[in-house]
Amino acid sequence: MARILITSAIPYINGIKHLGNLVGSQLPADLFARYNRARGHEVMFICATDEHGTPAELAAAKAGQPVAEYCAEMHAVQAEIARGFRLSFDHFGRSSSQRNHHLTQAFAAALADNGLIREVSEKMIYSVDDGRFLPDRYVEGTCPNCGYDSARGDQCDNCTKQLDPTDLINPRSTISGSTKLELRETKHLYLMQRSLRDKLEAWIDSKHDWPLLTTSIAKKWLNDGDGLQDRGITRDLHWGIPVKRGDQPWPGMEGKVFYVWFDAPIEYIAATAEWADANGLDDAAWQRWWRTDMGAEDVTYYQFMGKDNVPFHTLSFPATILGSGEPWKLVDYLKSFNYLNYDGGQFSTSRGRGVFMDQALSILPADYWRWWLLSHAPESSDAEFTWENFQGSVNKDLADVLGNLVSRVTKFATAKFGTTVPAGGHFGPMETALIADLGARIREYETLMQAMEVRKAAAELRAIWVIGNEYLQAAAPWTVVKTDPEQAQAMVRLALNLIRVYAILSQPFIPDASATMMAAMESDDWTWPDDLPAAMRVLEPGAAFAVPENLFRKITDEERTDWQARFAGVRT
RNA sequence: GGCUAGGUAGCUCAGCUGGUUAGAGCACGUGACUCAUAAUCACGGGGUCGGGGGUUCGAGUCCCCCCCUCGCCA
Repeated sequence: MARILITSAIPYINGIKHLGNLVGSQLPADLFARYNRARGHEVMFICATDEHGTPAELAAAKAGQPVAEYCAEMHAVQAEIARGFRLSFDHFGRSSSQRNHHLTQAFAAALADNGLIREVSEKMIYSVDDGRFLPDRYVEGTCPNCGYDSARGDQCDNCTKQLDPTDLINPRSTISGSTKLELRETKHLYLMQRSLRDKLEAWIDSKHDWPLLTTSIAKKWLNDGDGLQDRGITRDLHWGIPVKRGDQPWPGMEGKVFYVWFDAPIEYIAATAEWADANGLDDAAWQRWWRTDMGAEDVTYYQFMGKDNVPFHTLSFPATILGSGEPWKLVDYLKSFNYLNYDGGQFSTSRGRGVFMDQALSILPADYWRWWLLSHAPESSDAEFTWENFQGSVNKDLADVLGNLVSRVTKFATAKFGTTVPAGGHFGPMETALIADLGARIREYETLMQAMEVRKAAAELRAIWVIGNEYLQAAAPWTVVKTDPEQAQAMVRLALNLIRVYAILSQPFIPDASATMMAAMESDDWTWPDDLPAAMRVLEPGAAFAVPENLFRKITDEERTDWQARFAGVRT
């Protein structure tokens, strides 16, 4: 039994995520977590909300709420939706937790003790009316280059020229519109990543099995231009983790908070501590997942994320870990995803284009989305969601291939032999061949799942469903029953057992349907079929079973066109 | 402008270090079957692998140039 630590990139607190966000991190992480649990491994699956930073402050202000209250509410909303998608987090934490406060402050102290923090004085834009310093992109004005009147302080959207906020003509705050802006001197802490560059490179170089996408992004940041740059880890904001050196004040840093990208990945660790707290466990319970001096040396750590998150997970967070000099667990394998496009364009949170997680669940149950998203996961390149494809996949794969299989078997069995597993006959050559074929396919499925080849694993699972139909078609118990009812009973017995095994194999992808299948077989034996011939005899003659409702319904053409129109435009 | 990844059947995608007539699923056509959610199973048609050069006995698969998407960076 292995110990497996899995983290999904933590979604930002501001608003509900779309399906592209879901399939890029949380959903494949859940698939992997469920699979490893099913194989009997000890799994810790962690996610959280990323709650700090200016966007959260602004969203709260817009909602007319204190930011802490807003975050608490949105966390509850996201947690509920995650449950709706059956995301099986062991804990869904919050980066604003006290655990994260303390850990982040402790990391900063360790980095400072190791001489890896320096103070930098710089002039930044201060908005008098807003009573706050403004991040570059919250300053707008006229572009000195092209004259565009809504250029942002970091870049002009019209001519794409890189700007400094001080370059802008007639600058104003995008928060209030105020033009009472001035340059003020402020002091910030910088993490001296340059000093850690060689250590980081050696670590990256030791990862030979990582995808090219991952390592090439990391190498780029390490080597491009002047190489890896030191990074500011504090901000002049109110909402965030107060800058402290451990539990001591940090002179000159009063009223400042840590930068959101500094504290967010630390939340992976903090959320595990939150898990221990929530379950009444002591510190050792979470430390054995994260501290290699406290039991984590046999843990394998997998991270899941979209490609935009890769630099932070290959460089910034490891710099924090390595720089601390403490024995924290570093990631062993990093699975990154490309983007999911929506109907010929991009998903857009700001424009409300595409399907958002709450809307998806209001249309169809989780399994439908899980199946489509996972079987089309954007692994090797960006992928494309279209309603036609979604309808086709759901109707064919789920309703016709799997759902109908369960239906035809249970209904035929009930009609001919009643609602108990029939006892007659013995498994013959056809049944033996099916079991051999199925066994080989299960081994292949395991290989693909372990390798996190999500799409290929889905295709293999589908092929596993198909051989059930092939067998039935060839065996034709509805014909055999007329001349050799004993043999037909053996066929039905095999088919019923097949349903139970399919429930186990399918559970990582479609947990609800799997539960329905298992319940219909009136079993709760979820043991992975390492010994398939034995697994195909678990449902014994005389055992009761039921005919379940149809596992999946079909998406009609009317629904498809209706949804297509509904999600094309602006979210209301 | 630099960099990454792509551009393969109508659609969504596989094709590791170059090697028999380029694959899968869907869609389409024909047949079989009738237990089942007009389901299933079998067979079949369909691609000069973005364009142009080159290396090689042989290239979708390597090299060069160009075009087009997506993203990251500056």
